[in-house]
Amino acid sequence: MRKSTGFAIKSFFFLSYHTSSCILPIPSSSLLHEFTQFCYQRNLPRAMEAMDAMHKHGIWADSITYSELIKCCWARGAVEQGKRVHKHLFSSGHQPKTFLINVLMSMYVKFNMLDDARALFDQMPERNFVSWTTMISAYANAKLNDKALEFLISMLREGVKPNMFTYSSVLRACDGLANLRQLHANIIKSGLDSDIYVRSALIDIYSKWDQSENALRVFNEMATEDLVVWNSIIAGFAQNSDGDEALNLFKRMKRARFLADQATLTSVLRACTGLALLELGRQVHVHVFKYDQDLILNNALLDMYCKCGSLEDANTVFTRMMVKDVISWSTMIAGLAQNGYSREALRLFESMKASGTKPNHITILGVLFACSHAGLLEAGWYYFRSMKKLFGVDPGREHYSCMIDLLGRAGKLNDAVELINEIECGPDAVTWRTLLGACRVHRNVDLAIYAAKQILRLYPQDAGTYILLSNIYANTQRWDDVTQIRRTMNDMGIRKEPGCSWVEVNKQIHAFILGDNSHPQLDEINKQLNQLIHKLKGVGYVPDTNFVLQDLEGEEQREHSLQYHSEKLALVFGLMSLPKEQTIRIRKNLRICGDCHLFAKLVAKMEHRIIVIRDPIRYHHFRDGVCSCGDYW
DNA sequence: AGACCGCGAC
Repeated sequence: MRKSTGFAIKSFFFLSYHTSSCILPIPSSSLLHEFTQFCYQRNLPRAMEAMDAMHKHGIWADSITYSELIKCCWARGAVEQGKRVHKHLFSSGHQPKTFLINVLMSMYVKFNMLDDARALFDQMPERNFVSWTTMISAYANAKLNDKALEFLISMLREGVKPNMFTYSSVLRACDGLANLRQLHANIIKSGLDSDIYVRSALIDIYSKWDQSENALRVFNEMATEDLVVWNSIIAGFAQNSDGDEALNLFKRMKRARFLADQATLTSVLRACTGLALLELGRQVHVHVFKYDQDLILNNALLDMYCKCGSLEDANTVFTRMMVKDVISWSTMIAGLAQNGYSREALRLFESMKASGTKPNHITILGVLFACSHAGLLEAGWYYFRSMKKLFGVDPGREHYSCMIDLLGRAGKLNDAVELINEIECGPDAVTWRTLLGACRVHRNVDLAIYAAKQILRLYPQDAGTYILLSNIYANTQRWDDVTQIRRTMNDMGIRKEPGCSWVEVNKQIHAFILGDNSHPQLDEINKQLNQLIHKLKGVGYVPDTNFVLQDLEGEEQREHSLQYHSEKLALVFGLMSLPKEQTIRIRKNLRICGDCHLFAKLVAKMEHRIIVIRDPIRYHHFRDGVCSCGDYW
């Protein structure tokens, strides 16, 4: 319907030209003049009508005017009109200038019509560096890395010199270190490494390849400082889970009198998230108000509050967000589930569907995790088996691992093993670790040993798994095997990472490391810890020495070694330093041991405190003598 | 023709 109306108007318009030209021929220059005016006024409908009229008269305008029209098409997403301009430009054997074809190509790229852009590129009699760069950046943006690199090589082969635009694009498509080194060398040779876009692209890609040192080197060579280049290096460290360094650089940036923008704040929040720095995160939140409805920044804020264990704050942010996307919902769903609010997570998933946002594979993962956490076996199976049909997401390894966790919790180890055999692309270390966790809780020694061996086959340097395996052997009196593990670890130079816990008090981070006596209040902490243990034993606390490495003789000594676990020190320090109503939040580098878990539960009950301990895998909210993890981890 | 920022199971 709409189409025919448009046609009527168009014909009418043309008719008016036609009739008037019968009486008084309109010189082509006046048609051109009108067309040009409409193009520069960005009046797309009138410009298109004028173009059609010109087409009938076989009149062509100049390239600059057409490029204005094309830009107008892409700014409005007018695909059909754009195609009509394309057709007009090539009609009657006309050959537009290279410049104009480049503009047309960019238009198709903006419309995500890469094949059309490519077809134009292939037909071009002459290609300049813009033509090449347009295609390379299009492929890089579409993550068609091979194509982008292939085009760069052809470009060089044809003797066309890449410029800073080319390199900043192609760097994003670089998917190997060897390629990257080669490119970097070329960039330096051509002197383009001083371009700030190229520099930030270099920092970005080195960071993505986990080459922080090289990223920092490129950063430090910067002569004129630039906010985006600062943002790139801060983001690089924040993403490589080196939050400390990211925050240091942020401080340096502020000293250099740069004002943080959305991108800076997002990365700083990510650093806070990784380090579980709730108070610092809250300070950043104050600066975020300036960018009230910035989606990316709000999502980062949401994640920070979830990962720092403050669901109240996360909820406030979530409610205030006017626009939410799949990431906002997924963050909140996973955050709720991880902090022990599985049913709320599943309810939120229903709201998400009602809101019309399409869940992706990460959303589903959060949903399955929520089911696993709440022990909802049937719901878990339902979502798992119907995810493809309901949401168009094929179950990946990660979804299988979640189901294995769910089955493991329910004690259905055989079903878990069966499910592992079902995984199309085969199990990975996470799969086996999940099974190992289940074996540990349900004390299935043989299966645990099997799972641990699978992990070590994939990661022969994994200290944690050796320790676990050695403990399993020790607990079943297989001393020869214990000795064998020790020897392997020695031979391979594998050391147990010392346990470390961090607690935030008055915006200061206090670190407690096993075997490190540098904390100024350590004597007082130990005194209070002894008193607390004594008090707890009075109400039936029995230290669980199952988790102690077996090189210690005698129960008393083994108990003693438990006492110095870093989370106990951090917890006691939190009790000493924080007001009673304030939650004690601790982050750990290693997974919490059974004894510390029991200890935290009892302390929470006896001292009427809320304690949150985040280990690398799970969140533990202790309140009233129970933990949100349901004692499964 | 261009850069930096947000969600995932153990």
